[in-house]
Amino acid sequence: MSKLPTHNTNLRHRARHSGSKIHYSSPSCCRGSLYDYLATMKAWIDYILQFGSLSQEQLDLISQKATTLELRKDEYYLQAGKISRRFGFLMEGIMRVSYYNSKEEEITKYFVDENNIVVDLQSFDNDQPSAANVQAITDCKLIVFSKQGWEGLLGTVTGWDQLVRKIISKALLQKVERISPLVSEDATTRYLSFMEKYPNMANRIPLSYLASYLGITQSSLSRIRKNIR
Amino acid sequence: MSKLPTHNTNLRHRARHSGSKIHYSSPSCCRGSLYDYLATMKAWIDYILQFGSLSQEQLDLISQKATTLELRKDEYYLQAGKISRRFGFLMEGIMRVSYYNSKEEEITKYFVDENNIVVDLQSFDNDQPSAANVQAITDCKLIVFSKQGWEGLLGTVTGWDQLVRKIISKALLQKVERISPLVSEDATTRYLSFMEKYPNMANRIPLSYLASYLGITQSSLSRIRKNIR
DNA sequence: GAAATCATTTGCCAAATGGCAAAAAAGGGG
DNA sequence: CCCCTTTTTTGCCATTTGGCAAATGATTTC
Repeated sequence: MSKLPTHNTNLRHRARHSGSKIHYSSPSCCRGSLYDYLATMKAWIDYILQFGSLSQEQLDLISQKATTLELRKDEYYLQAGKISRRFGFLMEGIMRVSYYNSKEEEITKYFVDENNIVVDLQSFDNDQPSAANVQAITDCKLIVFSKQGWEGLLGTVTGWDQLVRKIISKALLQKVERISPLVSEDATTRYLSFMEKYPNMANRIPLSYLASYLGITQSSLSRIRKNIR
Repeated sequence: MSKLPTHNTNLRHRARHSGSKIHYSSPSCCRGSLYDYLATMKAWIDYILQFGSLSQEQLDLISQKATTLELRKDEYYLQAGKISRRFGFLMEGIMRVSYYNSKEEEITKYFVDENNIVVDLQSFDNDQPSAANVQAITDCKLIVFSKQGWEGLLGTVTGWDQLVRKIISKALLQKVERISPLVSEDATTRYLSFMEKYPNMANRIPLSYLASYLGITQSSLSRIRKNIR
């Protein structure tokens, strides 16, 4: 549908696990570390607490499995064909998930913004090669769990499985709800409702990515913007 | 996008829980009942066994919570605005899930075919009114669990939560994978790949429903079909 | 099996979107 | 501040899709 101009898609995966920046220890520890912990993990903790209540001990167990990861604009978090054994949570920035359609055009499947999970479940759950790329559109900060660490929580945190089920089903339902109107609404409506629902993403996403997400070419999107003015 | 002709959409919900047709008892029971059990539940049992192994006792516990439900063509299984506390599994037939877009056109969000679950998770999990209609396109046979029965299994079947997580995440991932190409491919490609992937649905779905699923009008779909011939 | 109803196709023309290339605008680095 | 690169807009025209209404085909009902 849309042919995209080449972007500065640096495929070298310069990202590295930037050594855990979590200096948190148990509550008995000194105050400074607790502050760091709260600062680093607060959004994540708030996020999971939506889905069920957890004791401080359980939150500790979970946090101890987390590492942080920083990506610079245009860096890839995951490349199609590779198996991803990481479960991520996006603290800052915007990422996009893309794949290649039948015309070899790179299509933006969806965007991920702050305080949402970033994971290729097909790959993570079944150790299958990913069908999609995941790329930072802006500089990003994530919290990342290894598959081992994530699954280890099954044994140590009671109700973890139920919590994970809720997290995942909310995230996947959200994807379906976001994509569905892209099929049934006209292009102008699609653009306007994107701007309305995600105003803070709008300014940070290159139009070429947005156009492919909306299912139109970049020039069509540009013309739509003109007509609206 | 597409304006649909009016269908014979009988809104009276003639469907009724047709009194459990499951005559199954524990394996120590007479042979006839066991046959009934196998015949009625086999597809369902096979389905859940994909996601983890279960003992005969666990399968019994699960089966005892199931009822069967038959719907005739055009009957509604769920109507938008109502809260759905049922978890279904489609044994025979095809259903469609639809909603109203911003132009009040009824859009087919997706089809459900044999051996797949039928549930509005948003409604089921959170007791919220459903945003979608679910309607039988052909005569249908389902297995249905009440929310109470379904959740009761949490206490009696070890690992039930994990199994449910896998069932749900597979079903939701499938939805996303099916919808995504509807945004990125041209209409002819969308139609052709639908025919290729779901040949046995093709003959059983009215074109108007298929057109709205594909994001085009019925007349456009008709013209596309003509061009292919 | 004739009438009525429903589903699909088609004609005609308008509107929306695509393809390509060039121009304009915006941004980044020295 | 200027040059270079990237991003966005625009012009021109072809192609696709939509809207509407009528015609055709299929199915049901009595």
